[in-house]
Amino acid sequence: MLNYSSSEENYIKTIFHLQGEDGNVTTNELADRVKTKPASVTDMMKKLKSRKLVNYQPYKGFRLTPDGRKVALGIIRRHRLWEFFLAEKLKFKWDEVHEVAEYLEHVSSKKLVDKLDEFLGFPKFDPHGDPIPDTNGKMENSRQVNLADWPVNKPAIVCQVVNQSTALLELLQHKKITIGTKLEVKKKFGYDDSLEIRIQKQLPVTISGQLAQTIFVNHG
Amino acid sequence: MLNYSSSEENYIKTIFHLQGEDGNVTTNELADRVKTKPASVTDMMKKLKSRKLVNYQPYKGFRLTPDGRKVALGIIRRHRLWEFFLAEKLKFKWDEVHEVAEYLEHVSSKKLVDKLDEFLGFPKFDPHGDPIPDTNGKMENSRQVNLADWPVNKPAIVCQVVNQSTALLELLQHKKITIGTKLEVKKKFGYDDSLEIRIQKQLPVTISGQLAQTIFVNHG
DNA sequence: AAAATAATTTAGACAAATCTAAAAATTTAT
DNA sequence: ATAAATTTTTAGATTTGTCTAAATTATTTT
Repeated sequence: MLNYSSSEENYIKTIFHLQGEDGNVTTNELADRVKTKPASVTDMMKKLKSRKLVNYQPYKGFRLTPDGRKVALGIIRRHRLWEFFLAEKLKFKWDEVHEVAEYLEHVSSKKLVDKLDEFLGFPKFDPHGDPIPDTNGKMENSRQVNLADWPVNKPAIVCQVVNQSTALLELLQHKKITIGTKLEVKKKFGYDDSLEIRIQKQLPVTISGQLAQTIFVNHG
Repeated sequence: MLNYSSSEENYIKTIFHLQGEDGNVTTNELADRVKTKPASVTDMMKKLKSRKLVNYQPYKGFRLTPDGRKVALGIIRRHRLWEFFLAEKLKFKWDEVHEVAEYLEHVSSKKLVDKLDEFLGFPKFDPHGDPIPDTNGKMENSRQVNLADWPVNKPAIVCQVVNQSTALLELLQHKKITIGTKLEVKKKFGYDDSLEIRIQKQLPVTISGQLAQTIFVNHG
């Protein structure tokens, strides 16, 4: 696998996140996300097309090629492994890991990344609950369902929390909810969308609809 | 502290290593070390001078300013901490850590570095035995004496091994010598410069003068 | 001390990644 | 279906770090 500049990697990674299952990415969208101007995006797309990492027809938007997808998964793997390392080993808070991982992800030594993975015990999810691709780019497709949409009495494992504000973090800590917490929704109150949940064998607690919307779970 | 590009950092770091206690660094010397051309060095020196990191008079060579020295110590701190991490935690071999650390050293988040330091237990020496600067740039001045010059019957701790070839590594492993090994020189043979040493309470072993010259020790 | 040699700097160019302003293509609205 | 608005691309400049070739300064030799 060849080596790409930090800048190229940022574009590739961002295209991966923006293009869903299908659907093309547009110039303005991407310019917004990588914090640059549309003209710069066009320039970069020409380059990435010439490297056969994106399919790109002027004015038509773009998608990653299979090769581009592989590169993207490699970058995402590095990013999420470093996030895991920062949170788990260096005791960074959830809302602090992303920024630093943005830099570490561009150190692309395969040996480093694979040894880091091993050192961390081959984690499947990063501290936000996003799945971590393995060496071959495979990862949990992790049907992560919003806790607000989770059915009653079905075992769940917390695997992701979006929007890591300090206030949210505090609340989660108080409710004893963290990545990996096993719980069940016991009751749903339509009036204010609040939920009653039970964490393992403990007494049920109530959480607000707003809080529930920040929590994603897997079937546990 | 401001942020510097990887390229600037490589120059700063290299000047630090080349300028001893006194003495100026010359353009050719530096060009050699950073693997570039003398003209490029001149360009960079103008820039670093304008940032007040080096003292530089055309044709006269250059030295780091006190500010430049601080920056250099920060880079060296990061480099050596990552080397320690790679060797200690990820089980890289001694001769593999340097290359990867060359990339990691440019990730300059202070929080990251200080937390890494803490995670590693505030190590004083990197895997090659070079002292690691602390947050304030202070480090062991580590009177590292060549084992060939060490007096007989004085306790020593191995703290550095230079020139990490695979062959050397193999030999050291066989003799059970590694960073931290406690030993004493029992006899010196002037004829071929070989030494008889005793590692802790074990039986004395003989090592060649050539090998002894690659080993540096502290008083233990 | 002048000539030869070596080291360093200047001048001008180039590639990567970005930008602004203007032009072209596409989409939306009438 | 044309006009208006939006999106995207092109053209030309800028910055950083590099290069080659030529000019300049310093050092060494004779």
